[in-house]
Amino acid sequence: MSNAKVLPLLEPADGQGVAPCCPPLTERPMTAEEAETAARMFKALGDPVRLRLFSAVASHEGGEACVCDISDVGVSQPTVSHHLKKLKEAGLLTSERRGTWVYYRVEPSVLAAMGKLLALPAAA
Amino acid sequence: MSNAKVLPLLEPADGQGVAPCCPPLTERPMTAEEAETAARMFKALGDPVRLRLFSAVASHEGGEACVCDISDVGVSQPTVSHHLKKLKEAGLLTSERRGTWVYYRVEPSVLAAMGKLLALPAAA
DNA sequence: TGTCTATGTTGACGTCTATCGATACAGGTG
DNA sequence: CACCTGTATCGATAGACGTCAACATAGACA
Repeated sequence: MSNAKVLPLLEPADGQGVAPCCPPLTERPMTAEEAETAARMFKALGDPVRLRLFSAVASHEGGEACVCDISDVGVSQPTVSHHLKKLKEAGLLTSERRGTWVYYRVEPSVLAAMGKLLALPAAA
Repeated sequence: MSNAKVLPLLEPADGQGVAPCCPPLTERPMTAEEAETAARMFKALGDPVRLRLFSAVASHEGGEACVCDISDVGVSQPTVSHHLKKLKEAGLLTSERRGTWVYYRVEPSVLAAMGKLLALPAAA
């Protein structure tokens, strides 16, 4: 396994590319299931170390980075690995081994889905 | 105290209305301080119960709701109160007592700031 | 094959957190 | 004033989480 079990944040898509898991937070009260799903994404970004790791990958050229490029966040190597795994399980990152190094890249559609969740209703 | 100590998510504002705490995640790697601040917001939405409470307030007419309107999320009353407090501490909600009831309302500028954090670089 | 580097996994430990019942506080009503 | 309702706080408890050192695994290279 590698990218095997990831959160089903995006439906099979209705023809477009980005199908958010849930309607905007301001549209209607979320159901328990929707909240469960969406909370997993927010929770994944709710740790400073993970947020820095994610930002490092997201801002790296090509939207992808080797672990060696981003692991300077002040915690041990196992901890970095642990957090990257969490981000992967949340569906925010995918990973791929290429020779000696492992590269992580952002899942842009998931990022977009989260953005939509926070969308304001026109001019709030 | 009531709305006393809230996160400084928004600078005093440079004349506009919405000054996000940090640049978009994809712009450059976040600093430790930026990550600390932003992670608090995400963490606040990283719990299913809080997410439902927040969504209930945000989607309620006028962007404001009495606790009695939204407290049907399957947990006890003290737990609801606890989560609303957390959301307030994160700067996502403000509260005001009007007679018998306490009303919570969303802080639209903070919501916008979070949305900007997740903004994609043009057409990703 | 053996060894070196890069990354992931395991197990343990301390801290944080979600939850509850009991209780306190605030405001309305009588 | 006493009493009732709505909301917040307190204290306790169980479970989740972040972190590390030790170890395991994967690939490169000699």
